[in-house]
Amino acid sequence: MLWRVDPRDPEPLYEQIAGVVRRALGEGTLHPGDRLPSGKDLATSLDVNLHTVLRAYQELRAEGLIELRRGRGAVVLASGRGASQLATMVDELIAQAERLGVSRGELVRMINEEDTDA
Amino acid sequence: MLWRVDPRDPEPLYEQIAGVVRRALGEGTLHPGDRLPSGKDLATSLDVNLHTVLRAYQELRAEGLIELRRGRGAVVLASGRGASQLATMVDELIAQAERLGVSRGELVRMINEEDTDA
DNA sequence: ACCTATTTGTCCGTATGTATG
DNA sequence: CCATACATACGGACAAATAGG
Repeated sequence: MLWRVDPRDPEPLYEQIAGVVRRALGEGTLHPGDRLPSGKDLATSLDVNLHTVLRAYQELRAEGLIELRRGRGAVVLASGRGASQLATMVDELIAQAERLGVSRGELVRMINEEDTDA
Repeated sequence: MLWRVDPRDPEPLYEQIAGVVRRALGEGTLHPGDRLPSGKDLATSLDVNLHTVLRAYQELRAEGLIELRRGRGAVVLASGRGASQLATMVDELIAQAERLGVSRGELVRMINEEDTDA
Protein backbone atom coordinates (compact mmCIF):
# COMPACT_ATOMS: atom_id res chain seq x y z
CA MET A 1 0.00 0.00 0.00
CA LEU A 2 1.62 3.19 -1.08
CA TRP A 3 0.04 5.41 1.56
CA ARG A 4 1.61 8.55 2.89
CA VAL A 5 1.29 10.88 5.83
CA ASP A 6 2.89 14.25 6.47
CA PRO A 7 4.14 15.05 9.98
CA ARG A 8 4.08 18.78 9.19
CA ASP A 9 0.41 18.74 8.29
CA PRO A 10 -1.58 20.30 11.15
CA GLU A 11 -4.04 17.46 10.83
CA PRO A 12 -3.09 14.78 13.36
CA LEU A 13 -1.27 11.76 11.99
CA TYR A 14 -3.93 9.33 13.20
CA GLU A 15 -6.56 11.39 11.39
CA GLN A 16 -4.49 11.36 8.23
CA ILE A 17 -4.18 7.61 8.46
CA ALA A 18 -7.90 7.16 9.07
CA GLY A 19 -8.51 9.48 6.14
CA VAL A 20 -6.35 7.42 3.82
CA VAL A 21 -8.34 4.31 4.67
CA ARG A 22 -11.66 6.11 4.24
CA ARG A 23 -10.54 7.37 0.86
CA ALA A 24 -9.46 3.90 -0.21
CA LEU A 25 -12.89 2.64 0.77
CA GLY A 26 -14.61 5.39 -1.13
CA GLU A 27 -12.48 4.85 -4.22
CA GLY A 28 -13.07 1.15 -4.19
CA THR A 29 -9.43 0.30 -3.54
CA LEU A 30 -10.54 -1.50 -0.42
CA HIS A 31 -13.48 -3.89 -0.34
CA PRO A 32 -15.51 -5.53 2.41
CA GLY A 33 -13.62 -8.51 3.77
CA ASP A 34 -10.23 -7.06 2.88
CA ARG A 35 -7.70 -7.11 5.66
CA LEU A 36 -5.82 -3.95 6.53
CA PRO A 37 -2.09 -4.11 7.23
CA SER A 38 -1.16 -4.98 10.79
CA GLY A 39 -0.50 -1.99 12.96
CA LYS A 40 3.16 -2.83 13.11
CA ASP A 41 3.54 -3.16 9.37
CA LEU A 42 1.70 0.03 8.55
CA ALA A 43 3.55 1.92 11.27
CA THR A 44 6.86 0.80 9.80
CA SER A 45 5.87 1.66 6.27
CA LEU A 46 4.56 5.10 7.25
CA ASP A 47 7.41 5.72 9.67
CA VAL A 48 5.08 6.45 12.57
CA ASN A 49 4.51 4.85 15.93
CA LEU A 50 2.46 1.68 16.27
CA HIS A 51 0.07 3.40 18.67
CA THR A 52 -0.68 6.09 16.14
CA VAL A 53 -1.83 3.52 13.60
CA LEU A 54 -3.89 1.63 16.16
CA ARG A 55 -5.56 4.84 17.23
CA ALA A 56 -6.56 5.46 13.62
CA TYR A 57 -7.90 1.91 13.37
CA GLN A 58 -9.91 2.31 16.55
CA GLU A 59 -11.46 5.47 15.17
CA LEU A 60 -12.43 3.62 12.01
CA ARG A 61 -13.97 0.91 14.13
CA ALA A 62 -15.97 3.49 16.08
CA GLU A 63 -17.29 4.70 12.73
CA GLY A 64 -18.38 1.21 11.84
CA LEU A 65 -16.03 0.90 8.89
CA ILE A 66 -13.83 -1.93 10.10
CA GLU A 67 -13.78 -4.76 12.56
CA LEU A 68 -10.80 -4.83 14.86
CA ARG A 69 -9.84 -7.73 17.10
CA ARG A 70 -6.81 -8.94 18.96
CA GLY A 71 -4.70 -11.47 17.14
CA ARG A 72 -6.77 -11.06 14.05
CA GLY A 73 -6.27 -7.56 12.80
CA ALA A 74 -8.49 -5.11 10.96
CA VAL A 75 -11.06 -6.24 8.41
CA VAL A 76 -13.22 -4.03 6.25
CA LEU A 77 -16.90 -4.46 7.06
CA ALA A 78 -19.72 -4.80 4.61
CA SER A 79 -21.11 -1.42 3.67
CA GLY A 80 -24.56 -2.73 4.45
CA ARG A 81 -23.69 -2.70 8.11
CA GLY A 82 -22.85 0.97 7.87
CA ALA A 83 -26.23 1.60 6.27
CA SER A 84 -28.02 -0.18 9.08
CA GLN A 85 -26.09 1.90 11.57
CA LEU A 86 -27.25 4.98 9.75
CA ALA A 87 -30.83 3.80 10.06
CA THR A 88 -30.29 3.28 13.77
CA MET A 89 -28.93 6.78 14.10
CA VAL A 90 -31.94 8.15 12.25
CA ASP A 91 -34.26 6.28 14.61
CA GLU A 92 -32.48 7.64 17.65
CA LEU A 93 -32.52 11.14 16.25
CA ILE A 94 -36.25 11.02 15.58
CA ALA A 95 -36.95 9.59 19.01
CA GLN A 96 -34.90 12.30 20.67
CA ALA A 97 -36.56 15.01 18.59
CA GLU A 98 -39.98 13.78 19.58
CA ARG A 99 -39.04 13.87 23.25
CA LEU A 100 -38.05 17.47 22.80
CA GLY A 101 -41.15 18.32 20.81
CA VAL A 102 -39.19 18.96 17.64
CA SER A 103 -41.13 18.12 14.50
CA ARG A 104 -39.70 16.22 11.57
CA GLY A 105 -40.01 19.28 9.42
CA GLU A 106 -37.76 21.14 11.83
CA LEU A 107 -35.40 18.18 11.85
CA VAL A 108 -35.15 18.27 8.08
CA ARG A 109 -34.53 21.99 8.20
CA MET A 110 -31.70 21.44 10.72
CA ILE A 111 -30.10 18.95 8.40
CA ASN A 112 -30.34 21.15 5.36
CA GLU A 113 -29.02 24.19 7.17
CA GLU A 114 -26.13 22.46 8.89
CA ASP A 115 -22.76 23.36 7.53
CA THR A 116 -20.51 20.38 7.96
CA ASP A 117 -17.65 21.08 5.62
CA ALA A 118 -14.76 19.78 7.66
CA MET B 1 -13.30 13.66 45.59
CA LEU B 2 -12.69 10.33 47.22
CA TRP B 3 -12.76 8.21 44.10
CA ARG B 4 -11.12 4.85 43.75
CA VAL B 5 -9.96 2.50 41.06
CA ASP B 6 -8.64 -1.02 41.30
CA PRO B 7 -5.72 -2.07 39.08
CA ARG B 8 -6.60 -5.75 39.58
CA ASP B 9 -10.12 -5.31 38.29
CA PRO B 10 -10.29 -6.74 34.75
CA GLU B 11 -12.25 -3.67 33.72
CA PRO B 12 -9.80 -1.18 32.23
CA LEU B 13 -8.78 1.68 34.49
CA TYR B 14 -10.05 4.33 32.08
CA GLU B 15 -13.44 2.60 32.07
CA GLN B 16 -13.48 2.51 35.83
CA ILE B 17 -12.72 6.22 35.94
CA ALA B 18 -15.43 7.02 33.40
CA GLY B 19 -17.78 4.86 35.42
CA VAL B 20 -17.05 6.76 38.60
CA VAL B 21 -17.92 10.03 36.89
CA ARG B 22 -21.09 8.59 35.36
CA ARG B 23 -22.16 7.34 38.75
CA ALA B 24 -21.48 10.70 40.36
CA LEU B 25 -23.67 12.29 37.69
CA GLY B 26 -26.43 9.80 38.26
CA GLU B 27 -26.33 10.21 42.02
CA GLY B 28 -26.38 13.96 41.78
CA THR B 29 -22.94 14.40 43.28
CA LEU B 30 -21.94 16.21 40.11
CA HIS B 31 -24.08 18.88 38.52
CA PRO B 32 -24.09 20.62 35.15
CA GLY B 33 -21.48 23.34 35.13
CA ASP B 34 -19.29 21.60 37.69
CA ARG B 35 -15.67 21.31 36.77
CA LEU B 36 -13.94 17.93 36.97
CA PRO B 37 -10.45 17.69 38.45
CA SER B 38 -7.65 18.36 36.02
CA GLY B 39 -6.20 15.26 34.45
CA LYS B 40 -2.99 15.71 36.33
CA ASP B 41 -4.66 16.14 39.70
CA LEU B 42 -6.97 13.18 39.30
CA ALA B 43 -4.15 11.01 37.98
CA THR B 44 -2.09 11.86 41.03
CA SER B 45 -4.93 11.20 43.43
CA LEU B 46 -5.82 7.88 41.80
CA ASP B 47 -2.19 6.93 41.32
CA VAL B 48 -2.61 6.32 37.61
CA ASN B 49 -1.09 7.86 34.53
CA LEU B 50 -2.32 11.18 33.17
CA HIS B 51 -3.20 9.55 29.83
CA THR B 52 -5.46 7.08 31.55
CA VAL B 53 -7.54 9.87 33.07
CA LEU B 54 -7.64 11.85 29.83
CA ARG B 55 -8.77 8.79 27.95
CA ALA B 56 -11.64 8.43 30.39
CA TYR B 57 -12.51 12.09 29.96
CA GLN B 58 -12.48 11.77 26.17
CA GLU B 59 -14.84 8.86 26.40
CA LEU B 60 -17.20 10.90 28.55
CA ARG B 61 -17.02 13.69 26.00
CA ALA B 62 -17.87 11.27 23.21
CA GLU B 63 -20.94 10.34 25.24
CA GLY B 64 -21.95 13.96 25.50
CA LEU B 65 -21.61 14.07 29.27
CA ILE B 66 -18.82 16.60 29.57
CA GLU B 67 -17.14 19.32 27.61
CA LEU B 68 -13.38 19.01 27.30
CA ARG B 69 -11.12 21.75 26.02
CA ARG B 70 -7.47 22.60 26.09
CA GLY B 71 -6.40 24.93 28.82
CA ARG B 72 -9.84 24.85 30.35
CA GLY B 73 -10.48 21.37 31.60
CA ALA B 74 -13.58 19.23 31.84
CA VAL B 75 -16.99 20.69 32.58
CA VAL B 76 -20.20 18.75 33.17
CA LEU B 77 -22.79 19.46 30.51
CA ALA B 78 -26.48 19.89 31.02
CA SER B 79 -27.70 16.34 31.43
CA GLY B 80 -31.22 17.31 30.46
CA ARG B 81 -30.47 16.41 26.86
CA GLY B 82 -31.18 19.81 25.45
CA ALA B 83 -31.51 21.14 21.95
CA SER B 84 -27.75 21.45 21.65
CA GLN B 85 -27.46 17.71 21.97
CA LEU B 86 -29.97 17.31 19.19
CA ALA B 87 -27.77 19.50 17.03
CA THR B 88 -24.82 17.31 17.93
CA MET B 89 -26.75 14.24 16.89
CA VAL B 90 -27.60 15.90 13.60
CA ASP B 91 -23.94 16.69 13.04
CA GLU B 92 -22.92 13.13 13.73
CA LEU B 93 -25.63 11.78 11.50
CA ILE B 94 -24.55 13.98 8.62
CA ALA B 95 -20.91 13.08 9.18
CA GLN B 96 -21.71 9.38 9.15
CA ALA B 97 -23.87 9.76 6.07
CA GLU B 98 -21.06 11.53 4.24
CA ARG B 99 -18.65 8.75 5.12
CA LEU B 100 -21.07 6.28 3.61
CA GLY B 101 -21.71 8.39 0.56
CA VAL B 102 -25.31 9.03 1.51
CA SER B 103 -26.58 12.40 0.38
CA ARG B 104 -28.61 14.75 2.55
CA GLY B 105 -31.56 14.26 0.28
CA GLU B 106 -31.50 10.55 1.00
CA LEU B 107 -31.14 11.34 4.67
CA VAL B 108 -34.24 13.49 4.58
CA ARG B 109 -36.08 10.74 2.77
CA MET B 110 -35.07 8.25 5.48
CA ILE B 111 -36.47 10.56 8.12
CA ASN B 112 -39.74 11.16 6.36
CA GLU B 113 -40.27 7.48 5.67
CA GLU B 114 -39.60 6.34 9.21
CA ASP B 115 -42.60 5.15 11.13
CA THR B 116 -43.69 7.07 14.18
CA ASP B 117 -44.33 4.12 16.48
CA ALA B 118 -41.10 3.91 18.55
C1' DA C 1 -3.26 -30.60 23.72
C1' DC C 2 0.73 -27.60 23.34
C1' DC C 3 3.54 -24.22 21.87
C1' DT C 4 4.76 -20.13 19.36
C1' DA C 5 4.20 -16.08 16.67
C1' DT C 6 1.19 -12.45 15.58
C1' DT C 7 -1.79 -8.65 16.68
C1' DT C 8 -4.47 -5.67 19.24
C1' DG C 9 -5.41 -3.68 24.21
C1' DT C 10 -3.94 -1.33 28.17
C1' DC C 11 -0.81 1.30 30.86
C1' DC C 12 3.14 3.73 31.87
C1' DG C 13 6.63 7.46 31.00
C1' DT C 14 8.42 11.43 28.39
C1' DA C 15 8.44 15.19 25.22
C1' DT C 16 6.36 18.69 22.67
C1' DG C 17 2.51 21.36 20.83
C1' DT C 18 -1.67 24.29 21.29
C1' DA C 19 -5.52 26.64 23.38
C1' DT C 20 -7.08 29.09 27.50
C1' DG C 21 -6.94 32.33 31.13
C1' DC D 1 4.62 36.66 29.06
C1' DC D 2 3.45 32.89 31.88
C1' DA D 3 1.08 29.05 34.08
C1' DT D 4 -2.42 25.60 33.38
C1' DA D 5 -4.61 21.81 30.91
C1' DC D 6 -5.65 19.03 27.23
C1' DA D 7 -3.79 16.94 22.46
C1' DT D 8 -0.65 14.44 19.93
C1' DA D 9 3.21 11.45 19.26
C1' DC D 10 6.86 8.73 20.53
C1' DG D 11 8.73 4.68 23.05
C1' DG D 12 8.61 0.58 26.06
C1' DA D 13 6.40 -3.17 28.71
C1' DC D 14 3.18 -6.61 29.48
C1' DA D 15 -1.43 -8.86 28.88
C1' DA D 16 -4.92 -11.21 26.17
C1' DA D 17 -7.00 -13.09 22.06
C1' DT D 18 -6.21 -15.32 17.78
C1' DA D 19 -4.20 -18.30 14.28
C1' DG D 20 -1.23 -21.85 12.76
C1' DG D 21 2.07 -25.54 13.26
